[in-house]
Amino acid sequence: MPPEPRIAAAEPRIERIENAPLRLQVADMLRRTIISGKLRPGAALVETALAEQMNVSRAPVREAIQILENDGLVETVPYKGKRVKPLTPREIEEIYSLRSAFEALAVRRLLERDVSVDPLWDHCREMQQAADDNDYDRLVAADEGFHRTLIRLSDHALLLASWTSLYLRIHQIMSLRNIAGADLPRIAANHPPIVRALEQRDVEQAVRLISDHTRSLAEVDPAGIAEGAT
Amino acid sequence: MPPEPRIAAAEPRIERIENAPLRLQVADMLRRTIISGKLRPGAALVETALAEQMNVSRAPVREAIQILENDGLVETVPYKGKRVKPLTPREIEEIYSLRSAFEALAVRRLLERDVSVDPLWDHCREMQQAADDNDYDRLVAADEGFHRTLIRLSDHALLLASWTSLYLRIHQIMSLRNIAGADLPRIAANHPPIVRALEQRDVEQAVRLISDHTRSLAEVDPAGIAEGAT
DNA sequence: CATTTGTCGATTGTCGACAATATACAACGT
DNA sequence: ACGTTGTATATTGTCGACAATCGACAAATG
Repeated sequence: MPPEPRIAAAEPRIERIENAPLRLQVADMLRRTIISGKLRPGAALVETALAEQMNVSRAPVREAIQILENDGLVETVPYKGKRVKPLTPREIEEIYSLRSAFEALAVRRLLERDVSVDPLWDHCREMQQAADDNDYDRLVAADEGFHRTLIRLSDHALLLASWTSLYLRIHQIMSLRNIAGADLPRIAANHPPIVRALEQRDVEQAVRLISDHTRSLAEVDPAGIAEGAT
Repeated sequence: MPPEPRIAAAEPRIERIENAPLRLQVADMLRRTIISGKLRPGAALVETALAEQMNVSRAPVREAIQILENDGLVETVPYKGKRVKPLTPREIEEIYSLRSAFEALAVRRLLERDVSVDPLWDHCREMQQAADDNDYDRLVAADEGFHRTLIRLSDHALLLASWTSLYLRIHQIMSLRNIAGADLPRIAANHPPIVRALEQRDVEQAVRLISDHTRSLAEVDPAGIAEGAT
């Protein structure tokens, strides 16, 4: 990290003011709303309405929606409208298969470079505790942390960006699912074997374990995701 | 394909008039300019200037630039400016490695589904002819056709979209490279073995051949891509 | 002379108004 | 009744003007 530019006069730490452009604030808010499932797939996004609700003009709303389009969360039909991208079972399958390929690439790279996978154990412990406490949200967060760290360790900026974008939709899918029957201990138990395979430099085994893990997630509630209006 | 809605009155085929929003026209034009190398990495994109040159207002230019940002061709620094994304050797390596992963996924999927790979032979023939004629552009086009078809056959819309986006940057890289020493016959010769491996359902062999092929492309002119001004 | 403060120019960010387009539905003629 | 044509409305698309921000340089200050 950069060595904090020195300030002559005032030593006491004043909070720095972050002034993000409106489009980013709007995009963040809409993104959160979508991936949390509060805006369901198929829901129409009307610029004027959103602009009024948020007390900004249409321009930043428009740009925010375009950002979400890049995230793959929204689709636009020219002159007709914008809506939260519908999620078909097929699309879900494709998302998970691509994720699997991303993580496989990460594993291969990571083992080629001989970096330590110790950071992954922290996430495993966190998951185990969350499972013990029956805390679904915390387990999900720890799971994401595990996989994100895996990608990070592979030292591939483009891969990390692509994975992050894809994971938004995975987050959305998880929010829309019926999570009643989730087997938390099993999910938590899935991960330590992955780390062990990595420590033994067993590429094929690690890739297979991850692939099985994501596949099992993909199969939960196969098609229980319909579209809804506002 | 849908069965052409019937028109009562006029039988003679009238060309349908396509009216794309300006932002798309502007985006297409800028995209072509960038991937053809006429706008080099690092070049600043000034909205007002572009708007004036193209005789439109800033709004569609702005949106077009945002589209290119999604393509990964442009980057924006809020309140400072937009420029063609610089291409570092590292980024080039990452792009090719991701491409390799995409095509590996396509191969696996394609073989799982037991589809015919015959369409690939057409592209092989085209490449061979282009190599014989020493026609670089035609060879490149045929090469892209080969790989795009490979992805298509895997029947994975999201993968196709991701690959297409990534390939834009590959196109850009190829335009910026010094192509003096390209060995056309070798490039053409690289592909038939891939098809043969696919026909024999040899996943690992096919993946390895493709991986080697893209790696060899990644290594041409390792760092001869600097940034330039307008 | 070094440091801080003010000012300027360039560029992006935001706004409100208007134009273009698509859809649904009513009006009309046959 | 039927198909065609016009019209109304909702929404996005485009525009020109103005505000906010940044970086650099000049000016003031000690």
